[in-house]
Amino acid sequence: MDLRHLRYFVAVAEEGHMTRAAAKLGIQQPPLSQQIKALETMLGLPLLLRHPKGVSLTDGGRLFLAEARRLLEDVDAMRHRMALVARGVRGVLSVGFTSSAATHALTPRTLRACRTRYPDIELELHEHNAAEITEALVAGRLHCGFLRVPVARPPGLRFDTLLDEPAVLAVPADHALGRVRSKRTPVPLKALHGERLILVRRPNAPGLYANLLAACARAGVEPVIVAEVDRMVSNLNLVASGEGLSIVPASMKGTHAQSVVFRPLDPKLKLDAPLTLAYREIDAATPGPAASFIGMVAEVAAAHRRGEASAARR
Amino acid sequence: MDLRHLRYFVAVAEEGHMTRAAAKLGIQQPPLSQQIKALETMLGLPLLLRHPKGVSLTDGGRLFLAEARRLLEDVDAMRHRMALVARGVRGVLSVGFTSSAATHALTPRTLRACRTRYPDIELELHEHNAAEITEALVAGRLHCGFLRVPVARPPGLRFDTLLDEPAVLAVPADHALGRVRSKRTPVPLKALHGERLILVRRPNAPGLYANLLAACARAGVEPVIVAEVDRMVSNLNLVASGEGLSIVPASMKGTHAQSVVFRPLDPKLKLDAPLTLAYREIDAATPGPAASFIGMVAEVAAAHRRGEASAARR
DNA sequence: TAAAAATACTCCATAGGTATTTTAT
DNA sequence: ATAAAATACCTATGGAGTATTTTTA
Repeated sequence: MDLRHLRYFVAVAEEGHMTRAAAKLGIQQPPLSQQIKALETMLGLPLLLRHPKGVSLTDGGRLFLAEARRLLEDVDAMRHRMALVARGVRGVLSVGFTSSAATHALTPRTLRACRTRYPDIELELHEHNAAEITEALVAGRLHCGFLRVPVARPPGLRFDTLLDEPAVLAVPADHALGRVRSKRTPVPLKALHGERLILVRRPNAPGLYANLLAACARAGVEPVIVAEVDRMVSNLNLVASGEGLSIVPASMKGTHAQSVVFRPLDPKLKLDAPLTLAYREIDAATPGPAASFIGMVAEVAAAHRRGEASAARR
Repeated sequence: MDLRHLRYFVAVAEEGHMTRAAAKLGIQQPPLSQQIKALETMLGLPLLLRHPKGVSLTDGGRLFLAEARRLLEDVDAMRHRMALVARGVRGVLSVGFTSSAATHALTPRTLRACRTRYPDIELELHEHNAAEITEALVAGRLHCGFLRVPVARPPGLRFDTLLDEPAVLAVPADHALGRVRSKRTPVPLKALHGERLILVRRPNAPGLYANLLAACARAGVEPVIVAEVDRMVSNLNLVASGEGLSIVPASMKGTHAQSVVFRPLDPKLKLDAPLTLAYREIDAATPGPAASFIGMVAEVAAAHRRGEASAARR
């Protein structure tokens, strides 16, 4: 049985007339008669009563008509849904983000924009560290990931910088580096020598920490690593309790404002913690929900940068 | 798009391998590749990722697989339902019955048996007079009708006598014909001369009344028609109130037992009120719910007759 | 390099077209 | 007698087969 049989039968049932139905279908009457007969043979019951001027439905034909109509409507609805997928406005999208990327206002803003603009895209959100996100993108378990500094750049993945953001030093409020006249004054790298440092556990460590440690090694500065945590938000907790210093993206300044002081680092070190969108190159090139999302993120990030720039001018 | 495309795609998705899927489908690999490609072109999005040792699904392919599976299952379910219709165990059956046929125990017993034996046959019950049932059968609005004596026998219809049953005279309890020693003694036709008679309105009149009037005319007996009612149960009400006499099927003896006396008529008159099943010849010949029902009614009626015969022997 | 899929082409089954007959009123 | 469907037969589209090339890990 083919969909053709259903379409032909529905046409005949609606016209009550083989010849007219054939014309409506754009074929001749004999092949239509043959297809209907073949359908009746397949089903094992007559669908039509043949009269001298037209046909009418048998009881079985009436039942079959309802079934056939429903089925053809289902097929059309399915094709429509798949057309939405092809246009990239429907589908399931798995998005991962690190805890530090989640603290930046741009991340939730992007997800909100996606739900508004593409209500038929179902977002599946997962919080992971940067290494897991990268691995999941390669394995195809994620479509996109929000992270800070990439830990690795496997082939086939793209890492778009959405927003440049300086890394800042987080010091306990009662620490010497925190009790200064102007907290706007950059802290030189050598000030970290011998200081207790908290960072994110190595295998998952974002590039931000790798960059800092590399800069220290070059300058002969040797901080003491006193703790390794799993998530970037955790080390602020430790800084707040006076365990040691850490560096975090500037946008995390809001948290622990009473017990933690945030100070800029030497700009020459170029210790940035940009917000990054990671995705597969092929997904950006293939029309679909992922491509729609990637394009939209770029737009929202550009609008965000313009908003920050104009706020800075004021 | 054809069901073939769906079947092929599901096979490929399940095997994850074009060549193996082709073997499973009983075709070669190239035509399968072509059909899948045609499907992707129709839908406007890639469904498969081609790898060196097999294929995997794209996001769109995963969505389409779910849709395709559901649709193919729907088609199978529909074919199964239509097979039930073809076997005559599923469908909608419109059954008409006259009020007098409904009073006979065999009618409800038959309908109950149908619901038990064919739970997927949906019965639509309609009460009409005999003329309406006959007309509705011809017009195709009814499949079967239970009635007493046919009023007309249009070509194409069959009238099966399910049960022979004598007609009896119904007289008011205080009437001369009712106050006799033995109520088992037949009433001769000439006793009706000059009597007040109640019958069912002519255009709808069952043959029972036509036969009685014809017999009277032949014998020169002239009753007086004092009332014409629409339904046979109504004339018993009038007899009970003393308006006049009437004849009814013997199985109606139970009603109005206090105020109405039932007496047999002269058996030579052959005034019978058989229970009759009416249906289209073609329905009995075409496999389907109607044919199943007609066959079942014959069985139930035969069982009923055997039951009556053995009860009479006791 | 070796597998699997894609391509190029050929073939044939069958949907569809043409001509005619049958059917039912 | 007439309109419509069925039948018979032919045509041709396109699905399937065969041989080969391309792809990619």
